[in-house]
Amino acid sequence: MKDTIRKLVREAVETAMRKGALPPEAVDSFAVEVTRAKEPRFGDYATNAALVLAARAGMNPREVAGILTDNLSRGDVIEKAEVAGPGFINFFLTSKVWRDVLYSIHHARERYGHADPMNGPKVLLEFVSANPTGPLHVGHGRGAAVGDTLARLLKARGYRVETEYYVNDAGNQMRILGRSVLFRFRELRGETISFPDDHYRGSYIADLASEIMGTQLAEDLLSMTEEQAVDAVGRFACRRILDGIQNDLDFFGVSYDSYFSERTLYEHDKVAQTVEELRRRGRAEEKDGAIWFSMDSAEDDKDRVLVRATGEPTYFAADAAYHLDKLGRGYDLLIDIWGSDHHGYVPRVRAAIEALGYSPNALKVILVQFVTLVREGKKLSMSTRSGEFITLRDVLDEVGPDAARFFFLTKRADSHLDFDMDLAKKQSRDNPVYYVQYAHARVSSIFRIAAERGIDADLTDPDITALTLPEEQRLIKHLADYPDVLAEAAESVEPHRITFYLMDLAELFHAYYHDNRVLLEDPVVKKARLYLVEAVRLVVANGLRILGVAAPERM
RNA sequence: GCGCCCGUAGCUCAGCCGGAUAGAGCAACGGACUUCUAAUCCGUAGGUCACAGGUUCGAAUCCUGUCGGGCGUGCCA
Repeated sequence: MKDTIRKLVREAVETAMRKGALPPEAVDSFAVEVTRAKEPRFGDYATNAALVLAARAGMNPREVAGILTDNLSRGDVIEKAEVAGPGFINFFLTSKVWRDVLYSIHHARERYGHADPMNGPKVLLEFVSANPTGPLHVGHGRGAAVGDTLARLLKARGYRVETEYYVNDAGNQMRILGRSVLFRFRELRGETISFPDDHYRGSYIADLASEIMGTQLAEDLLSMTEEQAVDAVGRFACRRILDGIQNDLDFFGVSYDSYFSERTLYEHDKVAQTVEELRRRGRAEEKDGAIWFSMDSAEDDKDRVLVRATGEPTYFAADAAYHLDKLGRGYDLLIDIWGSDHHGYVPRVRAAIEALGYSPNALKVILVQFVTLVREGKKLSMSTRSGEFITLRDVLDEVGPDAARFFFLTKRADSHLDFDMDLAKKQSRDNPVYYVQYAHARVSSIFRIAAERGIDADLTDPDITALTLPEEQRLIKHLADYPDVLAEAAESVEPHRITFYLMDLAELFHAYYHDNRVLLEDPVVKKARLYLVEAVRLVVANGLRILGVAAPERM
């Protein structure tokens, strides 16, 4: 809708310019901004175009606004355009526009608000990518909800999206994992071990160790060197933990197009090649026995080690190789979703990408802030040191995937999230998940009751002019916003906007439902109202589908 | 020390690519169920947008500084 109006404003600007009413240089590169009107008396939409243009044209804003409205082609879209305040132009749209909104929702259904399929940019969206050294925690869950939703949102808007999970199954931490399990295994066999502080202490480590007991692997370990044993146990543990992670993600409703193993980067010599490429481009050099990536001071504050003096590449080197590999696969854009504790890492990776000959803008990083679990009003401490923490699975088992997903998306990604366990389980207004789902269930219920009672619920040729109530108009106008919300959420990569939109829609619907009956005697009003509430149901279902949350027909 | 993010109602948060009178939910208080689900609705109250400057016709929004919170600043990942 905003696009339509934007176009009309732009045309008005061009027309006025051609007539000489506006100086041409004023409007060269000018983005028309259209917003939803805040209040009914300001119409339906507004633009600040005249205010912006006035400064450049050296004219009075209200005068510019007048010129624009004079040159505006109203067509069958705009009923009235008036200049208001300091120079806003307020647009009142025709009733035909609002009628068409309902028609197009019923026509497009689950594709309402979606863009023409698959002609947008090719995007690789990487998210979660938790190390396979332990179960997923709640923060990973938030990243998963944001990533998975974003994937569907971008697809809905025509981006060609693929999702990937980067598995850090190489290097030092795999050795630590292997040793952690191996030590527990030896303890089980009666040896006394002094367990190192920096090793993984969670109970799942001991579980893995006891799983090894009595297997072929247990026997094979006896004849291996220490290094071989650590490697073998590490691979076993990694496999098992990754299985667990995939299981949890599956339960959460999250799936990937691909998993990418860090180990394969080494097996195919990609890390060394990347370091070599950086050397060739003069961006890496040896110093103190190590190989350093030389940073432009504009990019980051210091040089970073790529290959340690021991000859072992750093995580950074592997990550540079990984991003090079991703870019080499022909994507227009890489989106990475990271925990915000990695934010210092962004300039580094971006600099590496640029040094390897790609635009630094080819990488967009979304930083997801931490989640604090709250129960009975108290924050639950997340002790990572002991390895005993509340896992994503624990939360999913307690509140269910729908509530968890929705809650993870009730805040902007970069803001701290307090996850209230009690609230997530509550079945009332306080709980936004139920509130939105209930709107869907209520509409479904109307049609169910109609069917049960033999009431005619046919929707052909509704007379929408029968929807005369102000709250009906408000509902329709909110439904009209949905495509703009999706477009803006996709463009700004902010999936939480959908959540907020749905809560607003549910609120409007519940109030309408409360005050007005749909299944009336009057066949014309009844049909029109059925047509309206079904449109509400379709949009709620549409939005929940993008969030990956169920839209139940009864609750 | 330096860098990044944050500071909006008692609480949890929207709004932040400058625009018209700063919004919502919860909690508090007061109301509404013979109706298609009360898992709902209606009303009241609640604010120096951390603070101080600056830019602008106009600042919660942009810039600078101060204070407070989080994170980062490894030849860790």
